[in-house]
Amino acid sequence: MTMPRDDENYVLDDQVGFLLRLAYQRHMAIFMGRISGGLTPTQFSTLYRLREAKGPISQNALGRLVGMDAATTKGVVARLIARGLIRMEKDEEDRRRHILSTTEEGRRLLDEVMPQVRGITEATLAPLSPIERDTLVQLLKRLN
Amino acid sequence: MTMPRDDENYVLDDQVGFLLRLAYQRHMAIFMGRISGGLTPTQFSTLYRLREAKGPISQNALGRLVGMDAATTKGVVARLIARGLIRMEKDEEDRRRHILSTTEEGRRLLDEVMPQVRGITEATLAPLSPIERDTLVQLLKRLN
DNA sequence: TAAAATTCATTTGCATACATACAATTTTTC
DNA sequence: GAAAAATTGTATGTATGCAAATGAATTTTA
Repeated sequence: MTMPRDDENYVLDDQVGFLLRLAYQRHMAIFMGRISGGLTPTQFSTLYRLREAKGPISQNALGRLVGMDAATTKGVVARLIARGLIRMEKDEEDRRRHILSTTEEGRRLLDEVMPQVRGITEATLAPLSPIERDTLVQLLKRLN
Repeated sequence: MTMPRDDENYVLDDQVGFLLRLAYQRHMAIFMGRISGGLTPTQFSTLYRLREAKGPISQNALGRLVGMDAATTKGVVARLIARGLIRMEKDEEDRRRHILSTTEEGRRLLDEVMPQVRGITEATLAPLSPIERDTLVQLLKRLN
């Protein structure tokens, strides 16, 4: 007599985690194929949020708005600075902080890229009907 | 007269790509917090698929079953071998191939981990009702 | 005010994930 | 049967992501 394995009813292809990974991979492929300027999804989100913030904002605070931890944020910010899309200054009020802002070049790229980004969302959701798209977005928001 | 920016109606928090990234991050955090043996989601999927395959299977073929490209698969397989969870032999039929199989240790860990993995899916979907969970899974499957 | 806790940023190490290029080997095609 | 095409695995470089440790500066608390 051997114990039956605990695999009954377990179908990997039906697991949210597995599906989320594949869905995000597909979205990334669509994103990188349609965006100009070589922005990654994370870099776009970071740049967008920074312009959206309008006022001065620290590196870590910006990272939180995008859902990145401090270590990840550091790398993303460094690459955006290296491309001349954002700028960093020291905060004299709080000398731990690095204040970030978009550059003219960064805002120009953002303007150029917005229509593409809309198309990317469209393409990602293409397999679904309008109602289904809305349902998926609402459910994903509830998940976070 | 300046051109109005193309930001009307664009809300980053409503974009599938952004939400998919956050949802998968949350899932990974839940996964790593509940799994024993330090398996990552990808490593678990790979190990699970390999046992599921039963017959001999090449490295690249296994990677495709899990949704990884060849380069990623190489790293995942190397780490699973290093932990003694899977084994690699040369295929004499096709000398390009590396045939993979699970070890006793790998199957033992898989058995140990299955109940935890069920709990992880539960925890990830916790904010949703049973019907909503099913809807989300179905929509994600359609997206791939 | 001094000590403790918190916050901000950095660094290191590890683990996906993709693009690209490459060598070795099979398979297909002519 | 030889050339062309495809497949398998490897290597390198880039980009998220997290954990954990560190140092510097600020805020809270005793």
